[in-house]
Amino acid sequence: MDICVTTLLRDKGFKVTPQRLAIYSALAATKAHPSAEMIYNELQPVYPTMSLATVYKTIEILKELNLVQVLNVGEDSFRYDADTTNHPHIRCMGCGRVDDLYGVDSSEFIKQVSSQTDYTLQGQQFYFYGMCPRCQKQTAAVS
Amino acid sequence: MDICVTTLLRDKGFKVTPQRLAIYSALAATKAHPSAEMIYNELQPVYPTMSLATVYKTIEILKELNLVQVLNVGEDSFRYDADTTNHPHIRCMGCGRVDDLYGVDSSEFIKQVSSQTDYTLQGQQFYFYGMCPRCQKQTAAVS
DNA sequence: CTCATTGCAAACTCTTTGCAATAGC
DNA sequence: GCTATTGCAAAGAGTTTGCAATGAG
Repeated sequence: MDICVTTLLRDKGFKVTPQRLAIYSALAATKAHPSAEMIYNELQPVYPTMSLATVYKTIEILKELNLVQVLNVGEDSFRYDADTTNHPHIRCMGCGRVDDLYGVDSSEFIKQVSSQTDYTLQGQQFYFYGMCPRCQKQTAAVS
Repeated sequence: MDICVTTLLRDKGFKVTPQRLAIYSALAATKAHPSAEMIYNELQPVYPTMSLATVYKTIEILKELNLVQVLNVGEDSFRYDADTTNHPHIRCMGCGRVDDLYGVDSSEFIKQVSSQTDYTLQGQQFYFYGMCPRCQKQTAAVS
């Protein structure tokens, strides 16, 4: 997988640096959809001198290479996902965690929209909001 | 409609001010899904002394009264919609305009997600991205 | 008359940019 | 060695907050 990133970077004329590999690896290894700061904090122990700016600059390149997609779940900051397939996301209103939603077929819905609008469709993002199992329990316990 | 806002504000113990009415009216009168700054600019001629801070504070209250919903179309700023029914939105990648998508039935899709996830669903936002008719023509003309 | 609200400015958060030092190739 | 990249600090954008003056009830 890192080989792949290395090749992709080189092919596009980008240099391969340990920072870039680390940032992509961190993203590819998690399902938590971290923000730039979360990635920065996670890499802090291993790369103590790395700056937030480098995280942002690298994400910019990864976007260009189609290695990450950007999520806008309604927070102040963006979140990033190394899984670039088109799948819906759900955010817990209690703890703020963001999960993937697999196993849902949106093609019928997209087809409907496509036939309804005079836009030419290029992509879509589906966000759901609710309570994750853990927060449901906590809420129940309080009341 | 303004009567309604007036009543709603009073009922919740908020004072009714010309600024608040103007901001809500501006939102209710447009389908452009303006950002706070767009609202501010639009009201500038009529309320030259009104500040951006007032726009933000008022939107906060309107959210509380369920008179507006917040959109996150992937820009740096939030956009607001006085139509609080649950409908998808589409953003033009060319000019940045945001339109409503009516006449699509998402209930089947939502039901699918609901049965697939162990979250309790509270809401959702569907964003589509593409090219509006006007931008399609311009792109065609250029190439 | 009282207290919420306004409008200004300053603060804050997230992200981007400029630039000298550094490190890929 | 050349040039892209890093890391720092400073700048920018969007939003929020503090506070004295104002205005709604």
